[in-house]
Amino acid sequence: MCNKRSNNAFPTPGHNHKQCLNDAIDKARKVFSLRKLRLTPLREQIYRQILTSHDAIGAYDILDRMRRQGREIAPITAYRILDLLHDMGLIHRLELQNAYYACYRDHEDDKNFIALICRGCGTIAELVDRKVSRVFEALEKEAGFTEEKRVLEVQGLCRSCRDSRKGGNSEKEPLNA
Amino acid sequence: MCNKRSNNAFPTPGHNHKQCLNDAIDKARKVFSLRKLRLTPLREQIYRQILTSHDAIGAYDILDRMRRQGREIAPITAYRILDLLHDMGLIHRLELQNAYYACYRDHEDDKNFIALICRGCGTIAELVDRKVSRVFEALEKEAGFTEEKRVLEVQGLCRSCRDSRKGGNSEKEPLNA
DNA sequence: GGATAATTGTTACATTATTACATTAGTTAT
DNA sequence: ATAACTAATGTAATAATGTAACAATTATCC
Repeated sequence: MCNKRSNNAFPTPGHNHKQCLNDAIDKARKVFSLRKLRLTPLREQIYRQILTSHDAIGAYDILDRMRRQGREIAPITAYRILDLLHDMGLIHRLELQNAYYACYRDHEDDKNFIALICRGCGTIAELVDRKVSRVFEALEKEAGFTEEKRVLEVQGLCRSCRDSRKGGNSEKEPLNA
Repeated sequence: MCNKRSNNAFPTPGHNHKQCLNDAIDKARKVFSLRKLRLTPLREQIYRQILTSHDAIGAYDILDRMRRQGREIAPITAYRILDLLHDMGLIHRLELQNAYYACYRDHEDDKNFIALICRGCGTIAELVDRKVSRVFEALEKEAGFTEEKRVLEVQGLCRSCRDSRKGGNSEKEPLNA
């Protein structure tokens, strides 16, 4: 997931985002430091797996990639680190896919985002809009509901996938597995 | 899930909703009929399991309940019927819980709802609001995104759980399992 | 009654996630 | 520097959720 694209937009498919990695790792180091925890080599390696994928990837995808890089870890180890990265706001989880992707925004205190998931290319875009937050707050207040966690996910086709394939699905299997 | 409560509200906890069952089954029979499919005894039994629970229940919960009622079925059988009921709009799926609950609204063509999930009592309330739909449509149009599926779920505490327990969790385990 | 589609069964397996406990590595205080 | 402490990872087993492939049965329609 790249932080060099404009806000609220899908990045150009296939673009090179190696340049974003160092920034993200630096930021992560700071966040860990603030919580007096360590960005260990293992944690960094897993975070990099997620950073270098535009798609969201699942816990067992991470195990596979680690193995290919010569390190075998147990599921629980991946989940522990994923939970930690998630708690720190460095990654987000897609409930629709049981998968994780890197959050490229600075959203310290803000969990008001919508995840747009393209089933064509797998890319995730996050939208942030105060109107959405306000409407949710108003509705919940009216219902007497105290919010603790919010999941806003939309699956569909991004512009380039729609244009290039008219809704077809030739390049890649569907993502709702 | 009971259809005798006012719209957009949590029902009184512990209320009796047996009275709603027949209406729901009648409606289901009509929906099946329209699609030239049958509401078989098995399908009806599973639908009743869901109708008679305010909580969302998982596929394997249904297997358990069926077994207690003397009928052993395989997971795939439950999933097939759940998918069918879901396609027909009779039940909804909570991605946050991998579980299903009965939809008590008449929402033929409308998938614009927000599920409020109380982690105290497990009750699900659905909110419907055109403002939300409009904002989503506008944002997606701007992003060039073609929506196919939308998940809007909020987990938290309903009024009575908040009032009676101040956020505590003594009566029941959390629902995010 | 035979063809056809709908429904359920059977078996096996794939995927996702957690529990419990042991071990190792880093940090702190003396 | 080492004992005591916390953070981090390992190990092993298993729970929970979901699907594939194909067979058998049941209803419907001509």
